[in-house]
Amino acid sequence: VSATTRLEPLPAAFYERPQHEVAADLLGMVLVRDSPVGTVEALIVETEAYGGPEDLASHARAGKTARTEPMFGAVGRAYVYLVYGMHHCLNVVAHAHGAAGAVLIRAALPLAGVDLVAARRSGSRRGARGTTARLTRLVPERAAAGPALVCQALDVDRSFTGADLIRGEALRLGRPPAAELAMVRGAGVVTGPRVGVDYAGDEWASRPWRFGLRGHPALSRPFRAS
DNA sequence: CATAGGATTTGCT
DNA sequence: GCAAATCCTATGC
Repeated sequence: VSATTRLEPLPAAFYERPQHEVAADLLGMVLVRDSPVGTVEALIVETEAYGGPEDLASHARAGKTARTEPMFGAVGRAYVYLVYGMHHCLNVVAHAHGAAGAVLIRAALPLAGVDLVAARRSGSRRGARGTTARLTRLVPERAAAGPALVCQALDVDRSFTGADLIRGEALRLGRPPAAELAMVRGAGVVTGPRVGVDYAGDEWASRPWRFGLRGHPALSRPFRAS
C-alpha cells in the first residue's frame, strides 16, 4: 500500500454486521488523521471484536452507561476510552442492527506522516515513570504496535468519541484500492483469544475474537499458530 | 461516598 | 519478568 493511497469510505452497511466479521474485514483498511500540523495514515493490521451486554469481556457488559452508550449507538463512529489512567484506545462502533458492539484497533502500520508520528512520540510524557519514548527505537513497524500506541501515533483521545469515521474530517477510516487491499490481505488472517480479558471467564476470554495479518511486523504481540 | 481494578506501556531487575 | 504510572468507571456500602 502506497503512502498516498486513494481511500473510499466504507458504507454504514459494512459496520452494521456482527462485530467479529467487521473486525476481520477491517484488516488492511486505513485510518487517516488530519490535523493542522499534518496528516498521518496508518494501515490496520490487528483488531479485536467486543460485543454487547452478553459479552463479559466487553465494556458493554454492564449495559448502557454514560461511558459505553456509543457502543449501543450509530455504527461507524469512534468510541475512545482511557485505560490505566493514562492510555487511550480507539474503537469503531460495529454491531448487527439493534445490537451493541465495537472493534478495537490494536495495531497499525504508519504509511504517511511517519515523521509526525516520531515527533509525537518523542515529545510524549505518557508511559511508565514519566519517561520519554526513545526516538532511536522508533521504527515505523513498532510505532503503532499496540492499542494505546495507535492513539498516540494518530493523536486521538476521548474527545473523538462519537466522531463519524465514515465521513469525518479530522479522523476517518477508508478502503484502499482493491489491488492494494488484496496484496496486503494476501498474507492471510490469523485469529486468537483477546488480550487482557481473563476476568471475563473461560467462555468469553477464550473466544477467538482477535484478528491479525499473518506474520505482519506491526502486530502488537505474536499470535499462537492458527 | 469510598474503593478496587482496568481492552497498556515502559524501564529496570 | 515485574511493577509503576494514573484516573475514570462501576460497584458496593
